[in-house]
Amino acid sequence: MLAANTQTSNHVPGRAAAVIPIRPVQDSDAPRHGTARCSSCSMRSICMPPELSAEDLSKLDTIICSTRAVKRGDTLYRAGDSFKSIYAIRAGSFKTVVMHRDGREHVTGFEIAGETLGLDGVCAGQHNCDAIALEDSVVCIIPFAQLEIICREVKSMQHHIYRMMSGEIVRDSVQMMLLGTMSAEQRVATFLLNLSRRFKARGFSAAEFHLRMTREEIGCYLGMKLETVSRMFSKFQRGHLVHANGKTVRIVDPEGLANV
Amino acid sequence: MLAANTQTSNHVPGRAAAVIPIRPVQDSDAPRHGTARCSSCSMRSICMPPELSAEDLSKLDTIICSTRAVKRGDTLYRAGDSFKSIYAIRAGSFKTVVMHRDGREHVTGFEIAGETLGLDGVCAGQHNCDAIALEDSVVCIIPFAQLEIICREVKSMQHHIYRMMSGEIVRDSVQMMLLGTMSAEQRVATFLLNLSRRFKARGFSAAEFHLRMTREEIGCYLGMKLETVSRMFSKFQRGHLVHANGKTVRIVDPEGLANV
DNA sequence: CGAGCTCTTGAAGGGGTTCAAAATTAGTGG
DNA sequence: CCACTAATTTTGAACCCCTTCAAGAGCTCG
Repeated sequence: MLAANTQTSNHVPGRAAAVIPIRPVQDSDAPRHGTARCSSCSMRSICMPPELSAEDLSKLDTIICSTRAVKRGDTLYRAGDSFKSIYAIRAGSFKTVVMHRDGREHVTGFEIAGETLGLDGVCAGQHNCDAIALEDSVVCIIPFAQLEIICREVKSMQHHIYRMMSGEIVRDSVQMMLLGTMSAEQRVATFLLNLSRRFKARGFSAAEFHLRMTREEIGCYLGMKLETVSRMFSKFQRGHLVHANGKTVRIVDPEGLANV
Repeated sequence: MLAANTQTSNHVPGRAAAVIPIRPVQDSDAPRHGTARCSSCSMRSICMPPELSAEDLSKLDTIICSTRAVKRGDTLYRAGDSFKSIYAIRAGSFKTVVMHRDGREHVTGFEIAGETLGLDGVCAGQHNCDAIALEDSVVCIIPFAQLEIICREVKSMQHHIYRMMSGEIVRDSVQMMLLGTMSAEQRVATFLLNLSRRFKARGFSAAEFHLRMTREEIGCYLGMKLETVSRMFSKFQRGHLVHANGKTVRIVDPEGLANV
């Protein structure tokens, strides 16, 4: 058995046995892992502005000094947790889930390496959703109060944070359009092409990749039932647009997929 | 006849006659109207942080020095327009519309007095949606580059902008949940209660108000057809939850509406 | 290997759409 | 101020896409 929960001990002992999932205030941002260095990080070109000087980078290194490992299925943070940091995904992937008071869940996004998590928490000082690892993952912890200080000193960092947040707003509006106007077939096609594009931007294959989420999670993200997701995969397979074998997906005809 | 288009001349002459709606780069933020003053504005408590000093306010007054009137149906900005400013709605209301390449439209939001427009443009340096006035409206023009300078000097302003953007992200995730998981009936109920809450926060009646948008625009916002919106209004009327007479709405039973 | 998820596929049912037409409201010009 | 036209809203009826329910196959991980 793996040494679970040594690094991801944001679950208080005994929590799993509690009937009602209380959300205790946690000191979950204590360093859990080795040192992180933006100045030598391979993800920097993806998650930081390009025009930083060596001096700017060393400022960053003084605040982003720790990472945290999150095991598959564990939460990085939960809705209601007090907001202190944002997180850059160094390896792995996550889903973010909002829950309605009646228990209904909705997946608001899937995030992969090089993307950030937690900006929703700035508004109310507490997180608005659960962030759950889809596989064993590692994040860089970026204390937001200290980031704000750097942003007052380094203009390009300031602008970068504004752009990151604005980018999230733009992506959300695209997703609202998808949920509001597209057929199930178009939603799944758009989803696959979007993942493909993001993998490609990180140097992975745009054509073939491994889905880390279940059909149910995809459905919950796209506003449909898991059976419908499965039917659309099968339909694309019959139409020679996509070859899907369980969680391994190969996009055969991207043009065709974009035109469904 | 009113002196139309003297203040809202962001449409280049002859544009209406063009077959293809070209989007020219516009100098649309030249002052169009009298002077604005945050220091004496009645909306300040809604759109600015509360803890600003007199000195901070005078800094704001130096950059927010002009307003712009937008007539009903005219655009404040269009998707593709280069991004220079954000806008605080001083009076009136707007809808924001994103368009898919196939011509499909989706209304991403309705904004009323005290709310802001344009933050989606920071990301790519150009606006991502059209902002269209639902009635004759007035906005304060806030040049973003100058706002960034103030945010490096005034900590509370910096944090305020981060919170505004984060708030938009949170609202978007609520809307995605609505579009992804709720029935038509629940969507319309949620929409009415949301409007009610926002009117109340501005000192208007929470129970009775006037809708500035059509059933079609509501449907386009909520991911359903205008006929369905109309049927839900009728259903609420029969259930004595809402009294709707055209665009005048009176919420009779807010509790009941919240529990549909 | 085997228990429990996950995925696929079929068949029936329902919520929302589509099409159509009438009623009401808003806007315009005489 | 009223008549007239266009736009918006309401309501009905038929249809369809997606959901629901069910069962079996496949995969994964301890």
